[in-house]
Amino acid sequence: MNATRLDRTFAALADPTRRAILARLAAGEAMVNELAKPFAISAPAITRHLNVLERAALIVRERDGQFRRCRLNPQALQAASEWLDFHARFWSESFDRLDEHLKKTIKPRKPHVDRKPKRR
Amino acid sequence: MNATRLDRTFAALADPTRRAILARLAAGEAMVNELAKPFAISAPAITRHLNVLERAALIVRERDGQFRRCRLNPQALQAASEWLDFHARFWSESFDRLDEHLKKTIKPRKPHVDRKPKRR
DNA sequence: TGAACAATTAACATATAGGTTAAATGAATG
DNA sequence: CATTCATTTAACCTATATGTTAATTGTTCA
Repeated sequence: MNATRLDRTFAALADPTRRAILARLAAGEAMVNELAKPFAISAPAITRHLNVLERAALIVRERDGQFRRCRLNPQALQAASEWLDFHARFWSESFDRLDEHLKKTIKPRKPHVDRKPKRR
Repeated sequence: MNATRLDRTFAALADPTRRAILARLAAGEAMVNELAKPFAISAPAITRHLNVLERAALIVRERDGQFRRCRLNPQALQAASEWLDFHARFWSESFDRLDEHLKKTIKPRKPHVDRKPKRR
């Protein structure tokens, strides 16, 4: 409960329909109408997906007469992109360290006997 | 249903507990035991989170005697990172194009009358 | 103004997520 | 070999996600 911005961003990106909608919007703004076209789901289902994207601040909607115009919020990917970039880099460094460590200490097979027995 | 790799990656990253586990693992491999420590949730709940991370290929688990050692799969962030990088870049270009377009055409207020009436 | 269209909300069904406690499994050890 | 510890599985609960159809809202225009 009480999801953060990053939570909502990643959750929004976890659905292929929503990623496809975003990909379409990257080519330019569009009406709900047109966004719905490629998908075999009902209009209310599309509205829900757009709500999710909007709550994640990934898109902005504005009324244009009878229609509703959707466009990307280009800043929204920032946080998620930074999280991933940082970790992608950090992880490989971490892996390199491990790799080096393994090369130095060839299978020490330390059996973790460093536990204190519990008195009772 | 039938989630793709990217679906699973983003879904796994959408939970703060799991991101914290990943952040811990970036500092080096750890036993389930230790991963669980910072969290006020039960051991089975941790196991479930680890299952999610493993299904998303973000971590690898291997038995080490009584324990189970967890470590990152550094390649796993690749796909998600690429998706985000690509779109983050593409989006801002898209935004620039829109911006330029708006500067050229100062509020045309085109009312979208290009619809064909449906005969019946 | 009323029919038609765009989009949303309401009400509902079902699946999945994420948590719990209790029981089971597998390894270490006195 | 019986006990303890680490971890998982089983069974269950509740909230949320994602879809549906029917009804509602707001806009256009003949």
